[in-house]
Amino acid sequence: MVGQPQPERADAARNRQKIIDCATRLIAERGADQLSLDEIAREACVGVGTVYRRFGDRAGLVYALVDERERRFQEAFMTGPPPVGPGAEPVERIRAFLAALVDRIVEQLDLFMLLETGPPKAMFGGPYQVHHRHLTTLIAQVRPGSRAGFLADALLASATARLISYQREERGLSVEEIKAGFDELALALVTPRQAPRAPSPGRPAAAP
Amino acid sequence: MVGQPQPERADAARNRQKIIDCATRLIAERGADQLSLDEIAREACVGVGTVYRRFGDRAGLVYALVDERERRFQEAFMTGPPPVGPGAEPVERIRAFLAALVDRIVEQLDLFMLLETGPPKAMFGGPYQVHHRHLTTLIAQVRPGSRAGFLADALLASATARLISYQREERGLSVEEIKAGFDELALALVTPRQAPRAPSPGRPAAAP
DNA sequence: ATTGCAACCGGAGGAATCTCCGTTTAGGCT
DNA sequence: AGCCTAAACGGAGATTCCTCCGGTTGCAAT
Repeated sequence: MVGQPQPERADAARNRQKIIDCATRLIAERGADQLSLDEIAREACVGVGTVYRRFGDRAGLVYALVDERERRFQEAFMTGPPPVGPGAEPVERIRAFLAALVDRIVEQLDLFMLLETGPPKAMFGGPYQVHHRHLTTLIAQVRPGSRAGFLADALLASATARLISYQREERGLSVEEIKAGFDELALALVTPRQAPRAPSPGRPAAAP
Repeated sequence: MVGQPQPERADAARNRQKIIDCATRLIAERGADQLSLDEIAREACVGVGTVYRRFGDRAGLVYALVDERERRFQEAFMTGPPPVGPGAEPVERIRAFLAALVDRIVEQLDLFMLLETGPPKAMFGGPYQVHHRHLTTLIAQVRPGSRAGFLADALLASATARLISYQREERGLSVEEIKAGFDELALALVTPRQAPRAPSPGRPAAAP
């Protein structure tokens, strides 16, 4: 989201880092849901205006805190080793991707929660689109003719911090059970169907 | 969520209605994203405290604005006529339910968006649980032994105002296309597979 | 009618997000 | 070194959500 057409000025870069450091520390101390930009500014000895100029808004700052791992994650499934990277069968890659995504979300659950309650552009921003493109490509390889884009959205919709958190806390699911659920989901989407012979036939798979 | 162990006092009921009316009017005039509880209170000639005592928080008020239709919706799929009500085949009921849910969300898109950005208990509150129980039951009927609860969450996760709004605005999908996507999704989840886990004979292999 | 009290009312105020704008500074140019 | 301008700084303040609490009122029982 933030390319550098011109490099940042030295003081700007210094303040950016100071803000990120303070934010990381405060989150470690008090938890991400208590994150107050005013307090971060105070702690980092900069004005609030500086925080907002650097990161745009609350979601922008949160995104910055998540960005480094996101980059590593994207490298893993785009150019890394199988099963998540290229080289494995598409179905296996889908399943490995979803399992890794669940791990990633659980690891920074609070931060993702903040992102998801922010403005839509934070939730469906850069990372979402990369993940979506990736899944869409894989699904289309396995099931050409399906609505791969929609199915990819459906898989990603199940991998939100809010839902995962809810499933763990209120339904008592473990991370392993959630991953097993994703496995079943992915297999269902990706396995060729047989014509239903049950009482009332649905129509066969839709054509675009 | 709000049962009345004791009936409301007359002035309380009057104020509740006044607040709901003003909120409805202000939303119609200015849109739901501009909804300010302070302003509603001013417009309704009550103190802010009154608004919060009646509705708990912002999400509570929004929920009240959505509640009547929710009640009708629940009646439709629990005791109404097929295909959404009992009497039709489970698969057809699932598909009809999802189509109706999409319609319902689109109809009050802004309000659902507000609900989804509120605290988790607003999003996974009463209505969500009713929908989830309903879908879980139907899925379990068609596919006993599956993780019906997880699959129900997955279906509901795709039926959020944020995602639907995103699909319409950024991906250019029509409501009909979204419903068709849900059809495909539901059929995939509900159709028996060829083999649970073993590699199936006709699986296409494609990877550069 | 009167009374008593639980429920209700209103708005001041705390905390947070974000904007605006006058002031300061970094760093290239002469 | 000295200057000049675009960029960055900082904090006051507007807006919003929500809490708190002293004063008020409906209403049931006397």
